[in-house]
Amino acid sequence: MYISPEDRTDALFHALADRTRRDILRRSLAGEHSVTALASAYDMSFAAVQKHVTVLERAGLLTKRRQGREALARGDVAALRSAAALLGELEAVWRGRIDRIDDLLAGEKAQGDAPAAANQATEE
Amino acid sequence: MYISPEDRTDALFHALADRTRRDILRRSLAGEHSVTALASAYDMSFAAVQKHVTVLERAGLLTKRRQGREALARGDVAALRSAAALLGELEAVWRGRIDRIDDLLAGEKAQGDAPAAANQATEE
DNA sequence: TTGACATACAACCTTTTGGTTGTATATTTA
DNA sequence: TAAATATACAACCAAAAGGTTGTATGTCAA
Repeated sequence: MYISPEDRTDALFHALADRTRRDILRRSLAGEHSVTALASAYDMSFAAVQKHVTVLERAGLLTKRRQGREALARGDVAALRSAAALLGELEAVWRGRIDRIDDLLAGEKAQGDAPAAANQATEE
Repeated sequence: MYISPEDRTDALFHALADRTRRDILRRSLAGEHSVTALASAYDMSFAAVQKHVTVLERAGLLTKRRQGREALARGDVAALRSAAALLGELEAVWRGRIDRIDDLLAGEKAQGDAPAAANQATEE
């Protein structure tokens, strides 16, 4: 089934919003690890770690590969970069450099919002 | 009271993991808006929007300034950049360029984790 | 000095999250 | 083949999230 960009962004940042998951992601970015190997590093059940891996997987931050009886997880740097790109878009809004600002500003219902672009391009 | 770096990271990404909050942040990065002005843009109660603003505020992503009876919210680009920096650290782990990798890899309990650094620096 | 406006916040409700244990199934290995 | 290993997943639970309404309080305008 289809997943909207907003849904994927929700999933991305949600996946990153937990320290255990960030740590799992770090390890998986450094190299492949089986779920059991990952689980051994944390003070929680295997099933709990498995769920964290699933959350990361559904956010696209890691992929699993079957090898025999174990599932090897590896981080996907592309997803990481797309998260960074999203932050970059927000910073671009701050800079006021965006001209498709109306698209980004939830084009739907922009009622009663006069004030905009009150930033001067300080620093950098 | 003190808030650990991990707690702040949790708060940062958690704040970013909701589309309404991302939209509020976008508007606040583009310019100052009163909470009421922000609330008028969404199909939910004022109180709900107010809560979202509080979440963003506690994550450091925006600040509020009192002017008369209204509270003007403005996005803080520094927090946005610190989020980007965190993603950058993760990407650095992927690149294998990090030498303080042992610090980043949750130095505490690293039991039974042999495999690491299985990535070749592809692309770029 | 009353209203109207803008905010703050408590109390409450439902859904999601993050954890648990238990069970099932596939793959090794003895 | 039997036991051990690795994973998957269901069922359950407490706490947190995201929403609601209601109430209190400060500020502005008649």
